[in-house]
Amino acid sequence: MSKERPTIADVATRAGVSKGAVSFALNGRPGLASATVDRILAAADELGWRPSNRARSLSVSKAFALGLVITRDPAVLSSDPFFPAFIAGVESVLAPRGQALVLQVVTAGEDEAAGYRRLTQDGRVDGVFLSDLRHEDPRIELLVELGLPAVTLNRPVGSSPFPAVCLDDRPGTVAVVEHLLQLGHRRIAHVAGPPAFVHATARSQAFTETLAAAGLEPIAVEVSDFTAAGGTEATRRLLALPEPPTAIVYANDRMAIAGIGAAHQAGLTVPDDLSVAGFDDSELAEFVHPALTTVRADPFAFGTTAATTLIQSIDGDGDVADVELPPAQLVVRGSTALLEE
Amino acid sequence: MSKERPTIADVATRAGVSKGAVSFALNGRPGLASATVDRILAAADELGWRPSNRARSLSVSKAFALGLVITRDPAVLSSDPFFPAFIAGVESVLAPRGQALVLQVVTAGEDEAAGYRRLTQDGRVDGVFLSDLRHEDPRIELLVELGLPAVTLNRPVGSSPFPAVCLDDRPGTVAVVEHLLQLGHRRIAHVAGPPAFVHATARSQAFTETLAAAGLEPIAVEVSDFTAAGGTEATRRLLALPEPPTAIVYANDRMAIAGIGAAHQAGLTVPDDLSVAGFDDSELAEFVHPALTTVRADPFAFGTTAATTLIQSIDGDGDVADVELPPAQLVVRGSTALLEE
DNA sequence: GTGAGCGTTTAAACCGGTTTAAACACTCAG
DNA sequence: CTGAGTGTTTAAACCGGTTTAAACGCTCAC
Repeated sequence: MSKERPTIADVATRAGVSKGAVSFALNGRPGLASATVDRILAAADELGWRPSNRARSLSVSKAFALGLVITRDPAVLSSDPFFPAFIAGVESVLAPRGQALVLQVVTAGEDEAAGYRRLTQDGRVDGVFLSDLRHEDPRIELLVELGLPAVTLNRPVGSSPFPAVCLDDRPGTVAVVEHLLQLGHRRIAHVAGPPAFVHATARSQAFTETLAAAGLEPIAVEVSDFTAAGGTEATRRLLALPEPPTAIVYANDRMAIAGIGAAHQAGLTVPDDLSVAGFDDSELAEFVHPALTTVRADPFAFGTTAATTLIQSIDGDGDVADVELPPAQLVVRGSTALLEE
Repeated sequence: MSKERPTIADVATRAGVSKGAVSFALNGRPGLASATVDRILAAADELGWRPSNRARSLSVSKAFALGLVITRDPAVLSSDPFFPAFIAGVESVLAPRGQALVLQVVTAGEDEAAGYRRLTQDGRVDGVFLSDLRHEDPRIELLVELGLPAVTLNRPVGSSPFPAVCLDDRPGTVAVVEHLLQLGHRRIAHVAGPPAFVHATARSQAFTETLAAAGLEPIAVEVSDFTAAGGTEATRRLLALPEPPTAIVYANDRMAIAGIGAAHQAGLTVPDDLSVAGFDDSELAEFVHPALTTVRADPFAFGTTAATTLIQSIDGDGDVADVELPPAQLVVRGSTALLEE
């Protein structure tokens, strides 16, 4: 059988050198005559040899893989537009470098720390992405304890030893609110995400502050959970207010689309009776009726940046600087309109 | 530092036996006195020893991981409700077994075979899930050539050496069509997915056959691509027909939701002027307006079943039987209504 | 002619498990 | 008392790389 994969010993024999020499040649270590290096590389090429990841993993104690732990329940995760694009971005960096992405889904309510512990103890990954960052996120301390390198997606509130890749959600939210103000709206409500999340509070804060800058106060802020069901509930409560809002800013598209549905069900027309804005610019945003005014970020770029940053932080010697991504942009569509008096 | 992880040698020393004995005890191999086994396990426990995945990987030539290659472009992938839930299902099986899931995203248009080659040559996985199965799927031959075990999601048309985990899409589609017929619809159109995919053609065929059984022919079948943009386009074409349909059956929810949007934009009311049905029961289906009549499958169960089947096929000696999952169920909501004459 | 110095190469240990063949201890039959 | 047989244990090879310390061959100065 020529089915057997060649090993470093085969290459060594063929090139007439020792295993060590082959290893040196492959890794570009100095100390080998360049003629020898050429001979070794040629031999490796002829045999079609590629070093075994497993053997390398064992001897250098690296996994050559990064990990992503997603802590959500499947239903919620199911239609999140962020992760697939983020993952695609990560992959686009890892693939050419021969690294892999290990995914771990922890069902909400289970022990999330166990997920990271397992990933570490099994030696599956050299570092992880910390997504859905929370205030006082306990995972930061956990990872320090585990000695696992990480990159945080968005900047944690406390101090953190890990580099952060940030995409400021505030300019987008500010733009949404200013857009609504320009359209004449004054009674504006907000449907927020769970306040535990950094990105959720960033959006709510920007919302409130922008209104305040215009001398206004929010009609109401409903705290919800980023799900369609939650968006529906929150919208119903808002529309049942004695003085209902003329515009609602949602912290994501799913809640916003569900909100449009709830408004229609309540007999209102969007945008004539109620303006609605979302956040994410998910695929459906453009194609629902009316098309959703929203804020567009670039999760793919988020993925590529986070991956390169994490790799730097693992390989590099010194500290890696935080990276600030270009902020999300307002996308105006049909779901927001001039306030009709 | 007690920071160092204990190795099998530490356990052996502590239990007063050889490395080999510890290995035997751990793997439940016969030939060791039960008293010795107890002593060894106790020592392992006291030291908190867990065998190194990397070392095991190297010596037994297994990765203890399964792979999923997703071949879609990020935008399309972005709001697919199937994968996240499927992956969660897979994880729920892998995690307790100490296995991991390696993800690989191949951007559409790139060399998809390279993705599988890389996963194999790097020895990252012991088997893969073959999703989005196509007719005459070239990946089957590729995997045979690579010698990589696999499980196909849905049954391939040609013969395949791999076990298949199937979820019959036809009963659900049949139920949708019969539902529409009962409501009095006779001019029914279909927006199909790309005919290259097995699940897309299964749905179209069931659609056509059910109509035929009622002595009818489809008004039109638009071939689309499962995206919201595609759904919008197809819907516009259908509504522009000289005799437009009174009901449209879409091959997935995204196209259906986009279709509702397109209908509204064309001045039609759903379901009064047009009934619409989807497929998937994605999260938003229940919360758009009108709520979408659709077909509900169980992608989480799909994941658990596929994972157990693949593991069996890898570990097991004999051939593994195909598994048939319970078919998807019709969910009737507000987007379909009695035909008003 | 000897040895210091340098560039090149190698043998061998190592990573942490698994596995095989041999050694060991013990009982029991001949 | 010997030797076969059984059950238990171990030493050592192995997986396929990396890494370290030592050896080698050579030039050159003293």
